[in-house]
Amino acid sequence: MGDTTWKTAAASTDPEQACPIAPVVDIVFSRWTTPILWTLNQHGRQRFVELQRRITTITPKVLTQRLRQLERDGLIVRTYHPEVPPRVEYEISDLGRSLAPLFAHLAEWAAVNLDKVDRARHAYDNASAH
Amino acid sequence: MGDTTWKTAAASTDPEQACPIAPVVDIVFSRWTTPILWTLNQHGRQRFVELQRRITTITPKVLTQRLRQLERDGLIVRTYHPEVPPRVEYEISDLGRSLAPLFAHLAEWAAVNLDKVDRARHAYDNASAH
DNA sequence: ATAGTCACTTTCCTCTAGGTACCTACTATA
DNA sequence: TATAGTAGGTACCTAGAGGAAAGTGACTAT
Repeated sequence: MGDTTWKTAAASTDPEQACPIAPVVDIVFSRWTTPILWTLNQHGRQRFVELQRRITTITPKVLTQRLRQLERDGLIVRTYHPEVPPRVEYEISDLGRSLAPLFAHLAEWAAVNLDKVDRARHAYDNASAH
Repeated sequence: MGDTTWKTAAASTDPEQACPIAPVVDIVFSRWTTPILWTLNQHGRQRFVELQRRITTITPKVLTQRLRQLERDGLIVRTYHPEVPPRVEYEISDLGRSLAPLFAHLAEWAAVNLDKVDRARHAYDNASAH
């Protein structure tokens, strides 16, 4: 009767209904945003080509797209120098830097547990093979 | 799921060249895996329909797919009871539970910084409108 | 005159996660 | 008789992320 444990929230598009971290996942964790944020945090201010050289498999189109998105979300800062050849520098913002401990936490989890996931996969595959 | 795309998924493409946490992102953070893990960690052992009711917008097909993937990765445990309406229970594994502090960390970041992202977006949109 | 640099942009294409809708076997209940 | 509940499976389709390759503009070095 007196319980209020249901969801009265707006019925927009929401996998986050039940999960408060879903929006963060959307903003920070995708195939390319995470590596970009990581290298920017690790190696400081960098130019477009430097990012391209470090994240070897990204294409220029996608790199531009992700950088724009991260800039719009306030996680990185873009500085354009109207020189000849043009020079653009990207650096992590204060907001972006606030993710650093989180990333460290994640890296630690990866170091400890990634092989467990691998073993679980092999066990599952072997079990379902028979 | 009838495909075999997951068998050789080990050394395909690698954005993780420069980023040690990319594999974790791939395993844990997607549109549906995160909410599933979250509610399983929050509300304990649950049946298929309970999960469906909590994560209101997920379809049964996708729920099955993500649950299978999480089971294969060793993050959740599936228990099948061959009764007469069939009963299946899902619970988080020890490996999955080891993500809990990380999720808490993420939730805290979200609570503090999500509105900053929102403001950054509005600022960006207003600036580029002119 | 040609080639190269930089930071993209554009066009076209593929691939896959996810969505829609319907189906299964079995039984308890109305 | 007919409906509902359970845990999915199957077939088909769409949207969006991402990949490949070429082009652009303004200049410089050879």
